[in-house]
Amino acid sequence: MNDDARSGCPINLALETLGDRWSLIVIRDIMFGNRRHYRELLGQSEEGIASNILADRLKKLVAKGLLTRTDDPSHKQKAFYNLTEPAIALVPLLAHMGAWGRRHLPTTPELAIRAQLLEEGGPPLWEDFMTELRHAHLGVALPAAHVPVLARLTAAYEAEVARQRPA
Amino acid sequence: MNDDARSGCPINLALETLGDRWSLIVIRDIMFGNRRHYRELLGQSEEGIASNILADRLKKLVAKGLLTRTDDPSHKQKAFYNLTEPAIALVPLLAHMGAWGRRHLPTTPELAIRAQLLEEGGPPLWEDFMTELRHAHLGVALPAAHVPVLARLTAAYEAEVARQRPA
DNA sequence: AAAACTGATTGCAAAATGCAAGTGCTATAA
DNA sequence: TTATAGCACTTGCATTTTGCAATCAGTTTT
Repeated sequence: MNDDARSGCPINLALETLGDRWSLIVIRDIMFGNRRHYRELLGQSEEGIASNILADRLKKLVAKGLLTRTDDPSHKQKAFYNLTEPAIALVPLLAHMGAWGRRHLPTTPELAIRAQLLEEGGPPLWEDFMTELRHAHLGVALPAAHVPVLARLTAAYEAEVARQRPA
Repeated sequence: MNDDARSGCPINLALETLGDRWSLIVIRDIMFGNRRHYRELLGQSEEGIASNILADRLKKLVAKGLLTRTDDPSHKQKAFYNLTEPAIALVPLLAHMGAWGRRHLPTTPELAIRAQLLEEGGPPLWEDFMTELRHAHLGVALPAAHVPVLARLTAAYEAEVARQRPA
């Protein structure tokens, strides 16, 4: 336990790292939206995150070991963000948070469909998703029999969006 | 979805309710520490929560339907707080958060033992715990075969405290 | 009567948030 | 070549939140 922490309780320590309005939103967007650049995260933010908050959170998440930042070869200033293993290990937490939100809060269907699929899939699906994230973000090899998770989540989202929109 | 929300995503909505430094700490203390009065929550807070923050969060959690507040017959001013079903349904989320904190952050053993037991017990233990919380906070009857969960968590905590303290 | 308890509230400074404009470098389009 | 767009921030400012510690006024206990 480091000296700045208010206690060594795991929940408290997790909240000292992630207990704010925006950090898990940033992780969500990288994880589920595959947004890897600052402009993508800023411009495509469903919640309209402020530029200074996004910059601040990205910096903090890198400092705390939840993200890594690398240069993108396509532009001298462009930064590329990857999730680390601790961030990937947040999948079950985010799945539970999504399930809880779906049940107890007034969600919209197109934004809730991914949470529904994760809840229905349960821990085996979360493990598959984490395996896929390790591949995409850490360069770990995928098993031969891997069934894509993120593509399935995204397809369900897009189908729901099309469903909500009259032709 | 109500008009103040930044989006209808379940994760976002959960974070609009609970995405701050202190709300889940308050719920944790009521849930695991069985602290049901303001002074208990304030005086026994491992993290030293500030009085105005505690008062503010209790009020907000009541307003959002996660806590109920009733008068305590022993003192005209004394308030008694109970978890609601949505708060009890946060057990898996808190269990995951604790497990994540134990694995990725520098926790102290006596404060991490409960998280360890919850992780080892998995969903069956969480269900038992939620059943017990429904009894304690909502007055729902306990099954005859119920094995106490909170008492076991507390005993493990106290054993760990005694273990860390030389005689 | 004095002290302790009750759930707050208050005064203040520091920190964080949110909006929108601005910065200086890099890449692309005209 | 010049103008425009893209890049990840940064900045100025007002508002809100946090955190510390003292205070409040009613209630109960000593």
